[in-house]
Amino acid sequence: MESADIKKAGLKVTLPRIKILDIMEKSETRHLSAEDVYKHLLEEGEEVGLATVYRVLTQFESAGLVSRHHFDEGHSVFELNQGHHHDHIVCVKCGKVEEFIDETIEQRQKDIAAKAGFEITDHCLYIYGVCGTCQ
Amino acid sequence: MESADIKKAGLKVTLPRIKILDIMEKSETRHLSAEDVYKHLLEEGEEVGLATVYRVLTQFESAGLVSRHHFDEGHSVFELNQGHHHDHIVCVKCGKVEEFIDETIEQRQKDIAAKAGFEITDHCLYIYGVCGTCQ
DNA sequence: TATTGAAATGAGAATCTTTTGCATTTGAGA
DNA sequence: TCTCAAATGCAAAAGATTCTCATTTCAATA
Ligand SMILES: [Mn+2]
Ligand SMILES: [Mn+2]
Ligand SMILES: [Zn+2]
Ligand SMILES: [Zn+2]
Repeated sequence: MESADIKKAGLKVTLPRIKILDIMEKSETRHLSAEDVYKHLLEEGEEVGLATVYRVLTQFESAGLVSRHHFDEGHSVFELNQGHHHDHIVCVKCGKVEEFIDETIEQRQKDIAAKAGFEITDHCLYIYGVCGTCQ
Repeated sequence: MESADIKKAGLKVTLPRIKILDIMEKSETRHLSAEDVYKHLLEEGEEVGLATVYRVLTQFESAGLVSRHHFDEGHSVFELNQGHHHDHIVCVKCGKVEEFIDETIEQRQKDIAAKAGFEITDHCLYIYGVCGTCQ
């Protein structure tokens, strides 16, 4: 149940937050922009302002409920966290996104950061290409 | 000489293009936003419009003269190409950027794309962290 | 060197995404 | 049920980038 996740995140359980989480859970597309979420809300006849969508998504991100990505489009996309980190390969033609994780790459990144004297906080790897369907 | 690069890129050699390339060549910072370039131009008393800076940087990018990056700030940064690809590690405190290349990671990416049936067009890996100075 | 026209530019308006201010509403505890 | 801080909706604002269009400039040609 959604409200449990919201409460667990230390956020007040409000209608807009429940609805937004609900939209993301039942979306066929895992990676949604704020505008996408807003449109889905409108389609379902929900009265939630776009500003609230942005605010809530940002709060969900801080709470670790969602992740934010920048797929070289002009806007952020959000996805529900599943507990495990992963990276993305994006089709530049149709926008399809596939997810992957490669432990070798993860380890090399740690080595590189250590060598550079950095304490890693985060990282992202985006591979862009043309998917099988679009070739 | 700069104008040679511009001509080689198939672009008309104009004063704004020469000046912008010149700014980027002599900048102590390799990674500059359009606004940064524009400010440097103003400092040197050059009369180039911000719209032109954006247009020219985009053209330089298409021509392969510069690369564009998105370091999780709200704007693009540009750098002069040096012929070889590299990735970036960025300090989230002071903004310092270090460059690296890791052939193992490069190869794994190719393998991942092949397995997913994608033809790679590009990729970027950003590691975010706190640099030695900022810790 | 002067002429000429297409390409490039500057200034500001427009667009797009995201954030903010503020009056009003709402959820959670008393 | 009462209370009030937190949350929301709406509109305005902000920040980055693009577009429009009148004017200027490069580069080819006479
Ligand atoms: Mn994902
Ligand atoms: Mn670089
Ligand atoms: Zn595709
Ligand atoms: Zn630093």
